[in-house]
Amino acid sequence: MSDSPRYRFAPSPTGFFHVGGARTALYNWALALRTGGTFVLRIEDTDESRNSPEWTQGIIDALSWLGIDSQSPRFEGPYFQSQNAELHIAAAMKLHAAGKAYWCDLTADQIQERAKTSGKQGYDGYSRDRGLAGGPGHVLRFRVPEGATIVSDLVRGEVEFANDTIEDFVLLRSNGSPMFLLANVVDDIEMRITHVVRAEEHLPNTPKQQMLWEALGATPPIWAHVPVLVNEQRKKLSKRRDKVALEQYREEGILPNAMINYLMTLGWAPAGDTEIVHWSSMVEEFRLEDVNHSPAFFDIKKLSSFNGDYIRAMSLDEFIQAASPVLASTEAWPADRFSAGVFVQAAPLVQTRVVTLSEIPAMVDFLFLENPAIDDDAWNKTMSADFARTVLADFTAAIASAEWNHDSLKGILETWTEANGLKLGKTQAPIRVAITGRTVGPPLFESLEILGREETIRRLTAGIARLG
RNA sequence: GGCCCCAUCGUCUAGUGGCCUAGGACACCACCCUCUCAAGGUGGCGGCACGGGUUCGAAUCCCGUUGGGGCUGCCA
Repeated sequence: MSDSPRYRFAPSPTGFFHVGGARTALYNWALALRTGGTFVLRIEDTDESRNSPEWTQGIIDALSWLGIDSQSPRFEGPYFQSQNAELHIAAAMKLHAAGKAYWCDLTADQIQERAKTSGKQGYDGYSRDRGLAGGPGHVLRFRVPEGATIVSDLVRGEVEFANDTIEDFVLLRSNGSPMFLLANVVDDIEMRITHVVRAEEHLPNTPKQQMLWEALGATPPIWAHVPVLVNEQRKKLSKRRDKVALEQYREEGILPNAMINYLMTLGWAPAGDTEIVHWSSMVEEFRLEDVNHSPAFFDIKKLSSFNGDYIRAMSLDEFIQAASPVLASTEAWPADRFSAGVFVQAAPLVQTRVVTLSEIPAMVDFLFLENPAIDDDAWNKTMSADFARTVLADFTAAIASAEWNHDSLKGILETWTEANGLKLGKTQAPIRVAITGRTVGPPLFESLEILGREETIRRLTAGIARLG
């Protein structure tokens, strides 16, 4: 039991959940599931960042949306880094006692000044042998040993860093609080983490962390640095310019399964000719050794395509259920005009026509609006046909006593269309615009059937009147 | 600047020395189907960054060049 792998996901609470973090979490989760290991969640709140409970809840909720269930026996946490500060400081003191760390009183300005005069960048180890004591204004620095550090990485292979390119980094700030590098390592040791799977941006930190593991007398974990997610400019996805909040995609009607599937394929591909695969087979197949080495573009178009596939793969009942929150919260129509029964009838017509859930209201709004807005371009384009007035009038008259189903209604228009030597594609247009206000939408005759005879005739009559 | 990583269609990828005339997916285009729009079907466009090696044979191995990216904080 004690030798089963322990993975971890260690986000910092920033108020939203980054899609890059989502992918990292998913990789860790898949690995924990397949290996019978554990997924440890640790909130890295070391910064003075307010200890905001709702942000933590946001992380838990986002993970849960991704299928990472905090109630699962494979799940452990959340732990809070800030609560381990004493442990971090104790570890730092242990390093100091062993001569592996030392106090330094240089300020950032002084370091910069020394660097300028020496022509070298960064901190030069000035206080290494000054034997300073701790105290206000003094930071504790790690004494980087001579030699080289080889990081053995499951996706990168062996990466060698010359230690003389690594400066004596800070362990404890001048106010005594522990830095990320230290806290991260101490927590990982404490939590018996065996595999550190994270984004490649952390690779340059890894030799430092590995030295800390060793200096603290622990065996370093297995490292794996997965490629970063980038935007179309091939820059790391950033909160500032890119749409990175998982919550936003959720709100826009992206299905969790589509997001999970898509995220998993960014840097990795399941076997076979299709990328749309069930989570269970991804868990079965996913290997860090197979993860690609280059940055992956987060392509919303492809995500949307996956989402469309997942929407179409749902049963009708599942689709209706998935749509219900969107229908309930939309402002596309007054809430009291909505009818679940009507939507159920329209649902099969909508399911193949939307890529995200949020597109649903615009597709069915004409069913719930008393007077749907008529698009001017649509109106002008279709009503300028010389047959527009007569088709509206004749169709309106003919359906007054027709059998009320889509086949019957279609038959009526077809008869009229043939008699006038036209095409159904042309003659349905004025009717569609008069009914829905648009040139595109769900199949017309089914829509009329759902709308009902009375309302259909009312709108057609209004359309004729509008023609003047 | 320094350190490190990376390099297959526009994009995500398959490919681990001969099965490659480089496969799939997204996007795009065309056609079919069709009451609009979708969905679906069929087909098409399009790539191993470049230069040297190694080898009987290289997208696959090595070196270099070029080009991208990450890191370079008393942030995480």
